[in-house]
Amino acid sequence: MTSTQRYLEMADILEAELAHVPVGAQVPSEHVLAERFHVSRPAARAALQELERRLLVRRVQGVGTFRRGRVEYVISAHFPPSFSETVRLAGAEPASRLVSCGVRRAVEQERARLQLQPGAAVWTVERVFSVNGEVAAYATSVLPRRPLLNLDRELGDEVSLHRVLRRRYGLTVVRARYRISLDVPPQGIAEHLTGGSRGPVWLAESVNRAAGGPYVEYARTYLRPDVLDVTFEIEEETH
Amino acid sequence: MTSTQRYLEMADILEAELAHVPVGAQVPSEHVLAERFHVSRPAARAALQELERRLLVRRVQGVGTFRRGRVEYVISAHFPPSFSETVRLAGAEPASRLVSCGVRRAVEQERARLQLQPGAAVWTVERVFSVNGEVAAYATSVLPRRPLLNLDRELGDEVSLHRVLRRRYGLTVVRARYRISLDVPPQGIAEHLTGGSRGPVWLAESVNRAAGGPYVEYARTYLRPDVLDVTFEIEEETH
DNA sequence: CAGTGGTCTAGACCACGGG
DNA sequence: CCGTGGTCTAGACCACTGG
Repeated sequence: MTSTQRYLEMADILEAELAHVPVGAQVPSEHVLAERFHVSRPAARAALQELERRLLVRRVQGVGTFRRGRVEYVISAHFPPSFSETVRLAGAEPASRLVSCGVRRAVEQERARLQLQPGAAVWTVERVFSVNGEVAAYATSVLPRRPLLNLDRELGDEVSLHRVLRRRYGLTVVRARYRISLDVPPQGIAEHLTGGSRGPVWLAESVNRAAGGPYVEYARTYLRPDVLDVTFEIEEETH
Repeated sequence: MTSTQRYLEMADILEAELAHVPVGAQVPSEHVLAERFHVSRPAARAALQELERRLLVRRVQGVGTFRRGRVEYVISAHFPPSFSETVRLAGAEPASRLVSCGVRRAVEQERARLQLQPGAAVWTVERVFSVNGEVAAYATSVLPRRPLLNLDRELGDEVSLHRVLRRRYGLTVVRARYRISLDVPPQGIAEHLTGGSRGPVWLAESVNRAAGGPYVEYARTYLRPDVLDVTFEIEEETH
């Protein structure tokens, strides 16, 4: 048996209809749906919000409600540790914007992860990543300052931090440790990532090293689950 | 600057107050909060729903709103592939309930993953897992029928499928492949897992083998992110 | 400017759970 | 039974976006 609640019944009907709607197409507005189903606007609104919770639509104030499609984002040993390359593999268009880049002393946690001396200085690089024009991720990278003098100047407008490390410093970055969980981002990051709204999002933490060398990056990346269909996989080694 | 919206301002105030509230304690009701903040009940309700989205509280119809705490659930190569053991490691009390156990022919996807002959028969075992009395996960296990005759009888009231495999069939189960993503569960599973509400939840897929032997299990497990603080981690091998 | 979604009011009735 | 949260109405005003 189906829902006895009106707005869930509406959501189920609309979900079935949405199966044939192409990604990006506009969905009827709250006002139109209220008229069609003979309910008040708050009830129609609840139905659209339910569809948003099911990751089927995207809502933008002042513009409308649209069919959503998620972009596949696969994390595994076989893929390089780069946002841009991972997104391009799914056939989508990545973009990135530098939020800040500066130097400060490493805190205890960062020293431990990067195996630095007490009092060591580190770069902190904050970036926002987008996919097809929509904000999808927010990353904080911490890198030792020592072998990477002038990183801020070398970065410039470059989209890819790892490309700079490879081309300017001769470092090929590989994953050493990786962990992923689901967390509610702090307010400052939620503002960049979701416009202030704070639901749970992916939190990926990775410690990367130069191939055959020392640790060079500790990164914390928040990823929006409604935009990115993240899959994280491991396989046993074939002996 | 803080929120200009009343309900978000309330949520921020309540979030700060909740920091000192023990897990499980009751939170003021919608009615009480509406009075305290001089707003209508829908506005007070919106504030509590915002706290629920931030995973800070748990709401139960007819009972009340309570401070929530998540149980740590770590998935890695170092931990055994067992729900019960993983939960107990975090100091919480696991429970499980058998929903169904039967035999049918394997579908294409299952045949490929378990490396079975065309037309092979498989067991399907469906279970609900709880933590501290709250539903936390729903698992579907598919196992080859051939070496596991009478699995239904052997299972009985046993909580742990893997314990049965070890004690009755002499099989120690280890992970071969594991992948995790975030998905909206189908309606039938959402009913068991969240009482019908359909937001995104963890979906863990694992292919397990008998130590040094053939594949014995393909499992699809849905896990509630509000109940379980799932962390999935990999480390490079130390050579 | 018109149309969208975001917030809010002041009520109403219902479903549920516990005493 | 009462109090809880869940649903719903019929309006209102606002913020935002686009033409």
